[in-house]
Amino acid sequence: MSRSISIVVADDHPVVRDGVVGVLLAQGFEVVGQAGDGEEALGLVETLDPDVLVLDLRMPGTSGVEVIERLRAKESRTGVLVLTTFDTDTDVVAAIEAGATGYLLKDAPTTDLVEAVRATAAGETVLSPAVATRLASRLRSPGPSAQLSQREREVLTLVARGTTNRAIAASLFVSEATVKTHLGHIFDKLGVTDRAAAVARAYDRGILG
Amino acid sequence: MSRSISIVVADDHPVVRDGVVGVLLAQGFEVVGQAGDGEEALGLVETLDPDVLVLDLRMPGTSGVEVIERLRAKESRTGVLVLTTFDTDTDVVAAIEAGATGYLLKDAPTTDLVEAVRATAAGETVLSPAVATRLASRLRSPGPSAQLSQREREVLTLVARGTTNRAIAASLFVSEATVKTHLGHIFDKLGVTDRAAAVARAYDRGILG
DNA sequence: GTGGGCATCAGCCGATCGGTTGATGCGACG
DNA sequence: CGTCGCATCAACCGATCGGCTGATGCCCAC
Repeated sequence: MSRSISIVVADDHPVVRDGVVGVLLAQGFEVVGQAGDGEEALGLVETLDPDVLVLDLRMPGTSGVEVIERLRAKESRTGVLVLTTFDTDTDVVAAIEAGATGYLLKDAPTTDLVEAVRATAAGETVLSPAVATRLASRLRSPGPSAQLSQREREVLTLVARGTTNRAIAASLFVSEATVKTHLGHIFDKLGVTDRAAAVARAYDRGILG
Repeated sequence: MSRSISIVVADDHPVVRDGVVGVLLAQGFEVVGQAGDGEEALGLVETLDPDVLVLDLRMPGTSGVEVIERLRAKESRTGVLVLTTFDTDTDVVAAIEAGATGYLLKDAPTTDLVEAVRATAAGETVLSPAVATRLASRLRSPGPSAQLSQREREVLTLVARGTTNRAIAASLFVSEATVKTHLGHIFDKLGVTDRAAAVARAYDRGILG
């Protein structure tokens, strides 16, 4: 290779971070910094300007998605490789939309990680097979998916707490009829017919919890 | 130290596994084997008879809890240190009850991991602060907790799928009255008043999902 | 400038739910 | 042997939900 690829690794689990760093170092990459939360990651990327940021989505404080957005806003040249445990719809879609260069799951073999980092540095997009499948199915069938609106999420959150339609209406300062309309839309979007199933689907998709 | 502590590491995430192994090797421990699933872990522990098994609870196939139970059934001398991402009620309680020697979360600093392994090898019990808190609060307040019975979990699972009481009754070959009774008990145990909230609580506690 | 998504509201109605009370049988534990 | 948890069932009833039809206003995009 011509020049060593410089990398910052951001993950709130020390053990995982060590693992990633270890794998990358063994492959001759140059790990220039490590972060345990989003703010730290942003600071390191700004000052160190690495080729690649390996990023966990779920972190205390500033979320991974937010990190990506703020990097893109600053027009950083650093490629972002998301490396996370979860492959819920919302996580994947949000990360890609925010501008992640790649998305890998932690159950991927280390060789995949190494390849992904190389590709990310080159500006190529890499996706885990599971992630790619999820994205593809979403593009193919826009019917049973679709994102919930802000208002709908508010309603659903209250539903998950056992709040009654009437109480939700009071809580959101709208009429009960409006709440029922929102719920109907939520059911349609999630492909269910009652509030209990809606809550379950929301958890499965990472909308709640 | 007198003799090097022998360890088997079981985790389905290669990256995490590398991290743990790296940390342990750097500390002079002897990592004698690595497993990517439960069956493999059982096999390695049996043939290698290590001092400590570092175990992830969530793995494909044989679960971590099952691994612990089968090791205890075989009266293995190996101490089990659970190292996992989640600290849901059911996971923690199940692991401890199954006979885990220690329970650590992946967001623990590496020094804690090293200490925990040492303690586990010595047969001492180590718990993450968060885990300890959870256990303590459970012991203190037996009211708002309590485990769901097998039957109750079946009912709740169907509820989460949007199944109607009548349909649940048909599905389980019981009367609708029975289903309603079960649901009432579920509500009591989870501290909620309707099925939607019950589903949400179940997800939060790791009973579903 | 017209369509589409979103948020808001109304009224109606059958279906479903959740609470209550009470009862039986069974296995476990002391 | 009594008690306790679990699973099972019954009947009743008010409250709530979910579906339906239809309507208004807003903003954005094509």
